[in-house]
Amino acid sequence: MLRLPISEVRSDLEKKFIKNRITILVGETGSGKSTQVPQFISSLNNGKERIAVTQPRRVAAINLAKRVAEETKTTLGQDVGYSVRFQNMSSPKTKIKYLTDGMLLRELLLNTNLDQYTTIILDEAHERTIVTDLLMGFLKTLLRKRNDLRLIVMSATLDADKFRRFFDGAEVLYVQGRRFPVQRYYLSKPVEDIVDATVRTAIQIHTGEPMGDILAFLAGQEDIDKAVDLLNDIIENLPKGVPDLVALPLYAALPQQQQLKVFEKVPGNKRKIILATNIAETSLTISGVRFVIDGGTHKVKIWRHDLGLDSLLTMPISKSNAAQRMGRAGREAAGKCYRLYTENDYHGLRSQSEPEIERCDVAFPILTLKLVGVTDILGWNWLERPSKGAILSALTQLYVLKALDDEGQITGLGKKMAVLPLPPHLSAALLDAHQKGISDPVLDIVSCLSIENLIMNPHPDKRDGVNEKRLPFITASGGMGDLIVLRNYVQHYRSLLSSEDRKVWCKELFINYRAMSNVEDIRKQLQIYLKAGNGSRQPEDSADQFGPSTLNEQIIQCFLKGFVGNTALSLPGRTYRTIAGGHTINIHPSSSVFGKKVDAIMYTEYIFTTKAYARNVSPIDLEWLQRIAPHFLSRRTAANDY
DNA sequence: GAGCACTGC
Repeated sequence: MLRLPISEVRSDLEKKFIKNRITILVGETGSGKSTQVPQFISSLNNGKERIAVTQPRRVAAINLAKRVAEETKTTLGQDVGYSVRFQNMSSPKTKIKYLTDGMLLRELLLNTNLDQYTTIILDEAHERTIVTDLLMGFLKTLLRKRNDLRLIVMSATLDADKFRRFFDGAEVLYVQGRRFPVQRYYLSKPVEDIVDATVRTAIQIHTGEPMGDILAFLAGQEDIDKAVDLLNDIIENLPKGVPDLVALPLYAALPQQQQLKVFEKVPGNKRKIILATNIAETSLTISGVRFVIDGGTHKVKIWRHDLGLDSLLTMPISKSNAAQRMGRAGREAAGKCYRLYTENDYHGLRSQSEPEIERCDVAFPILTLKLVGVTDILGWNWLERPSKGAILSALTQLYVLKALDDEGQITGLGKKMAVLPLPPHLSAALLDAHQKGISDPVLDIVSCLSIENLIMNPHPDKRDGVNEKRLPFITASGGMGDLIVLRNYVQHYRSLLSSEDRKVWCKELFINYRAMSNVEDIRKQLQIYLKAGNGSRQPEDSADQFGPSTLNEQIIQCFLKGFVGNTALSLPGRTYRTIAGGHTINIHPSSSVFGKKVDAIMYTEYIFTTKAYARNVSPIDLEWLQRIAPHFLSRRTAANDY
């Protein structure tokens, strides 16, 4: 296998590109493939090429477009541009367009031939996001239909063979990365307490190694906060003559302001140690890091389709994760990587992490396939086919939501659901609300549910104060549950007119201000899609239909249309029993319904961490359930008789 | 009486 720098690969790539319809390019980080390859292709064919380059993340798409526009000395948005959700910096004349993979999928749904492009480049294919996997399947078919279309799949080293086999033996090119050497160290025997081992290794580096920042990977917030506290105790008592050390946490749920601290230079003769989740593995790059401590684990969300349950578990990383983490020490100079596991354990790791499509709910991918007319779901071009059980469970969910009919064909409602940028359950709730003329409040709630880390967990010291500030909004919900509380937050936020007032209020309630402004963007977009797909409805036609129900009750009933499967009945004590599976479930203590006794609940999330928890909980009337989903209740009752 | 990784339309 010959590896050359990108400039030397150029003529070879161009030859292969002209000769073959599909090329696979394997390049390590720092090879420049993401910026150079599109420019090489663009220079061919008298500049007539129209190139789409996909990225799994928004920032990457935007930054790459900016860099290539600079390199080609063109104005961003003209020859070189980008397109991500809420931001389009491209024109019909754009020759090189960087977009998120989700954006290309959306374009594909509107124009299944992708006629606007002559070349598609799928970058970071090794990350195996659900959307990249789907695109590969669609493109394999499209290449047979459009013989003027070309595809380049770009990936990191380890799994090129998988892509080569999928694309019937396409040729593979290798590009050398530009990286500094990183010295690896393993433990001689395994440790029990990973937090303690991380702290000890950090201090050892700090007292024994030249300057340069340290990046330590731990699985989650809890371990990270613990490590930061331990380090702070030690730092206070550092002997004289040892330079100062600053410990900083980094995870996605941390307020933006605190996240930004890891990028700031610390004044004086100080060393930074950043304790991070896998957010620092691919999403964020911190300069100045010379030392990496790899705890060897990460948290993985796994969907149990047999239980309808997500579990979030700490698992060993893969070799590919370990390589990526190690590489973070060698971006600017030679570095060192301390793996807090034995060399033997390393050899026991799997080479790649399980692709997303194998461990997530596939209701959304399958609805997408149905929308473009795929009838044989099991026999489709899956790069990795989900298990039959997972597919069957997704089909059942879609049937219960009335997105599919008895024959498994997509319904009119299913088509509307598939084009909304929401998971199918939320689409179902929103479309029901629209039909009833009460989309406004449901839009508020659905938008909140589409955003991660909106309502944050305050540090235990500040918890009581924050809860006190939140209390009026919970009281105002009249015991109707968390969805109504969310709406109360949005309404209050919107009633504040200046952004300064909004910021202050968010800070008091420990609500993420940036996420909240995102909620407003999403709401606007959903409203546009709703009107385009369904015509506008007037609220007044809802009055008769609902008789004496209050608006809040009507809102919950809309959600029940999407979440009939997420309901549970009261058991003695604090627990509930799920109607669908008969499993024991607890209300999460962060819920406004926690500690209250109600007959039945509906929840939008069912997740196992230390216990099985229901999150975003609303009390429901059993009568609503009987009216909305009699078939669901009777089917379950019958099944429970066996 | 918890405390949850990361993305994306």
